[in-house]
Amino acid sequence: MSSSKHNKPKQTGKVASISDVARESGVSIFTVSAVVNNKSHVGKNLRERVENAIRKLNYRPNLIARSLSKQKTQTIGMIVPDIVNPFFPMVVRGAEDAARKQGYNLLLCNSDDSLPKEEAAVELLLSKRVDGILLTKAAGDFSPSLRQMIQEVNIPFVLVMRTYADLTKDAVVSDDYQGAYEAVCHLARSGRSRIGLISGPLKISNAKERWRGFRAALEEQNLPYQPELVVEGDYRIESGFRAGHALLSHRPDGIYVANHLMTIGLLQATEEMGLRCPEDFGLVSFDDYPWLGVFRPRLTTVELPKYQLGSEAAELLIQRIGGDDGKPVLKKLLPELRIRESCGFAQFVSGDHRRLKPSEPISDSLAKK
Amino acid sequence: MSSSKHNKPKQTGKVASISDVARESGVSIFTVSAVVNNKSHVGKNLRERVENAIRKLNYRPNLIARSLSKQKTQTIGMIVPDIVNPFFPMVVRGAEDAARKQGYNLLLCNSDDSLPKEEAAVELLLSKRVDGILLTKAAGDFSPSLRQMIQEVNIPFVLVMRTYADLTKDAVVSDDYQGAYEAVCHLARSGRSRIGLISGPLKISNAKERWRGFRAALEEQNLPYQPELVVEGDYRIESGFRAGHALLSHRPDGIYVANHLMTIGLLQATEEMGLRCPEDFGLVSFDDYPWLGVFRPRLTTVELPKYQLGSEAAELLIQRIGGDDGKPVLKKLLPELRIRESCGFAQFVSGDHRRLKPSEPISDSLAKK
DNA sequence: TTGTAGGCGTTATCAA
DNA sequence: TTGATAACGCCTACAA
Repeated sequence: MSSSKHNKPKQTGKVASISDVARESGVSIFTVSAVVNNKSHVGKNLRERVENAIRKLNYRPNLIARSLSKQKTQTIGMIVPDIVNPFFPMVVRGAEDAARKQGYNLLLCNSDDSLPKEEAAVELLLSKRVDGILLTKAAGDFSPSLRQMIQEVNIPFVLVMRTYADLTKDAVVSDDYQGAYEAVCHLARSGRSRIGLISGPLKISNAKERWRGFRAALEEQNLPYQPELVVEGDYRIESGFRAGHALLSHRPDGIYVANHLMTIGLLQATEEMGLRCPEDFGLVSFDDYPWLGVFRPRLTTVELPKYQLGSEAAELLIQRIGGDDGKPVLKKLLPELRIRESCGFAQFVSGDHRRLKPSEPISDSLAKK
Repeated sequence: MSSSKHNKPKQTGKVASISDVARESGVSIFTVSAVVNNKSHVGKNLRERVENAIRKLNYRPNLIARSLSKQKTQTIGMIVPDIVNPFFPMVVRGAEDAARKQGYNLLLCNSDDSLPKEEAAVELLLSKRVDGILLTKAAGDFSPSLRQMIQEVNIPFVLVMRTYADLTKDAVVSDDYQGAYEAVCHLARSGRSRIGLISGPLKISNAKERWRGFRAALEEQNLPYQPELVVEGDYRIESGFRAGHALLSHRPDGIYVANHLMTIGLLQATEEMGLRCPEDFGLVSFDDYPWLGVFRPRLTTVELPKYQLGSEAAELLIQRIGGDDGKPVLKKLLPELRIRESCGFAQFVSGDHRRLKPSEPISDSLAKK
């Protein structure tokens, strides 16, 4: 059944290569390649012979070789702080789906928000010759070496969730200022006046933006900014816990927490201190998840379009990879306030300085039906 | 400043290759290679020259080329149903850490528990010539083609979380039988006698195991197995919701749910039906997450060692890649019952047919301090 | 210790 | 329409 001439008989145990197929079907490598990539015009006769050989030998093109030859890997690198942070899986999934749709794969790295790990990850991705990188920058500056790497290498980067003023690059982020602003306004409209903030690391752009939104809302609502009611965490549970203890001791009647993990920490602290939400303080969190709708307290929260964040970032990146070198784009996706029960019933105080429009929700709705 | 002889002057805009470095430092490619892989004995003098050139040119080894040459990619493929299912990030992270520690990277794919997507993913990974694959098998059989792929290709596979009787392969799973058994015993010991089950797809090994554990516990506790109290879901929220409606209409006084996502669905149904947990029924869930400790009801649940599942699977896989071809290994990791409040106070019924040992927890503890 | 040359599996450029 | 043949960047016997 096998072919007639064996120049180099196929080694057993090894997977078939293109030349094996060529030999088997008695044509040139070129022809096989043409068939595999269904190029223009290969004689119907030859094509069939080749296809049979492919099936017979169970041939599968070696993408590594192809990458080397084409100088393109069809792979995009993605660096996130930690895939275990429930925020990121959805972002990654969005990116993966968008990438795959265009024939790209994702190589994922975790930086743990550590500069050295981040640099190592970029280094690795560059060595693997990914065609572009999706980066959620770790807190802190670019090290000079990282900065150099990014500038010398001519593959596109797009920043995800976090911008970085210094480096004018493409970025896809959520409108964090707006999100925080709405969160705090909602708190105020529910009658809270001593409003605290558990912030992310102020070195991170979105934490800064959320902090700005917080301040702006306070001002807008004629509420004073009280430094002792603002504490900076690092977006992790433990820091939310510590921040909660610190903050709660000042008895705020409303708290806006800048992400979900820190909210968990805060709730742990709340429990320990014998306090309750929303009875003792109203709470607006950031990020929404399916479980927040079923457990108590039902968190009022600002949802970020996680999936889109990932997919749009990937699309933009691939566009860049494709050669588009228009000027840097900053996409800001809109957040969405989801009102549930963690601010309690309406404690509406009249006075239009709060800028309440009639149609605006003024409190959480406890009853859903 | 540049070197003296230019055989092929380095193209501007292109990244440096090993031959650029060789030219720049006036040595052979071999020497550069030796330096890069810090091989044995390269003259200190030359080594320094080479290292300078590397720095100057910003040289970074091309891992693609290396992979092609060595016929190893140092990459392992991992296929999970959906990274957005909160169960998997931790597993993936465990695998990633273990892999990286040994110089491997992870290429991640989502199968959405769909057979065609799964097959496409395997196909892709094989084409990318990964050195091994970590597979959480999608529900359902191996298609003949997939089966053939796995058998013909001689790279190792290790199954994660789900075994597959037909194919004797390595696998790392949790002891699901045991976990379910403990869950249901706890329910019974809290005084529940009409115990229902919301199961995963019975085509999936771990769902089957959990179902077996459920039955065994019932028997052990002298409780009848009532078919109308068992409903099969697909591990997703929506199915938990539907299952909840179906199950709750039969008024069980205890429910064991086989994963977290379905528990969320169940809780939604509970809400809709105006029921409450643990007042109306005791609940034991599967999988634990940080947020389960802070929201109400505080779920009593069986935690699986997610991180270890991933890391041990990766380690086993890498061992196989390394050439170990001992007989297939099945690692079963122990689950851990975490008692919180979703089964209510003790409703202890005396009678040692329940096999209560004095030291055993007999109910949830409501007060933590 | 250092260099040379062939090979890894594809694609791509020229001829035929 | 097909076929040689040279890259692609690196590793590795085998020589020197």
